[in-house]
Amino acid sequence: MKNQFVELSLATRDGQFSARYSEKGLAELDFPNAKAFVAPKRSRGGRAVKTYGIPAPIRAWHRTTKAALNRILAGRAARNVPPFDLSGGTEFQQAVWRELRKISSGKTRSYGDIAQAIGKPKAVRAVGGACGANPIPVLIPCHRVLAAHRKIGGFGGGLDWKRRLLAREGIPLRNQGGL
DNA sequence: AGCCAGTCTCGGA
DNA sequence: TCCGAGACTGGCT
Repeated sequence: MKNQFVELSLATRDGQFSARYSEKGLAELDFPNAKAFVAPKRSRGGRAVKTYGIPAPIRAWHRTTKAALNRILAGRAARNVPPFDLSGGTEFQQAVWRELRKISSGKTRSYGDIAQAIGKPKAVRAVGGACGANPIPVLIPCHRVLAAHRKIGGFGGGLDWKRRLLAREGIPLRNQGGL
């Protein structure tokens, strides 16, 4: 069965991320401390496999992923990204994720902007849901989506990560509570 | 600043 | 199939 995922770790200055690849490309990326490595998620019925005998294309994608991730963590734009396998998402979610990829480093959009861009101006709240379901955070820059008036909004990986990523890209935030 | 209704998607019962 | 819960917004108090 080709429904397997290759899971590889990614050491960065911010800890060990973990990436999962299908035969089509990078399918998921997890922040450090996600329990992924202890008990791999069986997403989409796929089966996590050990890192033995990894196909050459996946090794190449992984190198690309690593370089891209490290650049973004340093607040710079990624030069190249691996192919993404977003087939696990609904049409709506994929439309949102496609739109997120258009936000360049150092820029931000609001949930309302994204909703409008995909032709569903009133689906602002649903856009938030799709952002939260983003399987490849950082590379698909969900952290660059803010609520109206530059409020931080939320973040699946934890707000600290969102603030950190934004700060490194030089994006100012409006004060909110304990900041 | 806080509360509330409107709006749209998604996943579980 | 129905229903409740969201990483939202804009308006009102």
